[in-house]
Amino acid sequence: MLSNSSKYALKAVIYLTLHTDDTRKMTVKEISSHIQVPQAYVAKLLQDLSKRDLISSTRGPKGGFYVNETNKSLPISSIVYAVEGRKQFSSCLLGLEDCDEEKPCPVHHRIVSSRSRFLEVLEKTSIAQLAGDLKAKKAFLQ
Amino acid sequence: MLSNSSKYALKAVIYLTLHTDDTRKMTVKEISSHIQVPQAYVAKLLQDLSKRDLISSTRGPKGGFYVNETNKSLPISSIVYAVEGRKQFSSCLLGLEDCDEEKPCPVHHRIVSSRSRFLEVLEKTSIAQLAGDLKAKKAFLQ
DNA sequence: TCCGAAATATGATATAAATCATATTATGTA
DNA sequence: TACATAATATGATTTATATCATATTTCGGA
Repeated sequence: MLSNSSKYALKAVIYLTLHTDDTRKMTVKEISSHIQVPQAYVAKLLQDLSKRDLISSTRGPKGGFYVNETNKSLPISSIVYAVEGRKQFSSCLLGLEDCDEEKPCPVHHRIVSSRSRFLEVLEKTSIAQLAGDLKAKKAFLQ
Repeated sequence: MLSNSSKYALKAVIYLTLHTDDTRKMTVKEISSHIQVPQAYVAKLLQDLSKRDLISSTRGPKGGFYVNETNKSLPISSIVYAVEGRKQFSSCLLGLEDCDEEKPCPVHHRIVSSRSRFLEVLEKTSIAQLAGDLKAKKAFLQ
């Protein structure tokens, strides 16, 4: 459903949302140890997210990654799409080039509703909302 | 959502359902040209499906691949699961090992319904049903 | 019974995703 | 200003997926 990279990125960003802000940053080492994802791997992912302004970072001592208020309010789809693109989420389940409502593949109508519900969740749920569930102990990261 | 292999396999099996039965077989060459998938690739996929008795085949002249009545009534999930396994379809969206109703990850409850609807379609729709839509011109393969 | 047509078995290659490693740059602090 | 700490840039390696190639086995028909 999601690539490993997306999963790792989401876990990292959620973790950052719980534990950082403009005044509290966190190093890759800390993050990776807490979410149990290889350090070099999560570093690459976070660097990319930072370059795209989906999270924030500062270099040097006392530096690290963090999320600001703007970052927190982004939908989880922004992370997923940044990491693995959006194509696979909208393309035909059978891979047909011009499958649509008018000329549907045989599975199209059968899965269109569940798929759009899924995408709606990705696009309408913010990182902050997920973090909120964690804070309220309604959900867990491990 | 689905791997290329699954897409190819489904297309091939659907095509076979439309054009073959115990008395009408079809060679890999014919199949691959009709569904525009590389011949050697679809050959490997079909051989595997045949070994698992999800489709049928006979060797030698006048031989080929085909689907019998039992094959046709299989759910599309059987093809997908044979080709790429079922794990990814049931595992946690964030990849958490022990995410479930009691100890959900922060996305679990938000996607559980759309995901199970999706799986329900895979598991309750037969190949024959898809082929039926094609015959009735309610759907198209290209 | 021999030949050719077909799947089967097996493995090689190519491409993409995942993972690891390191030299470079920026910055706070002594 | 020098040093240590952190991200950044870059690329190498590994693993999985996709793709290609071919020798072997099976079997119908001449």
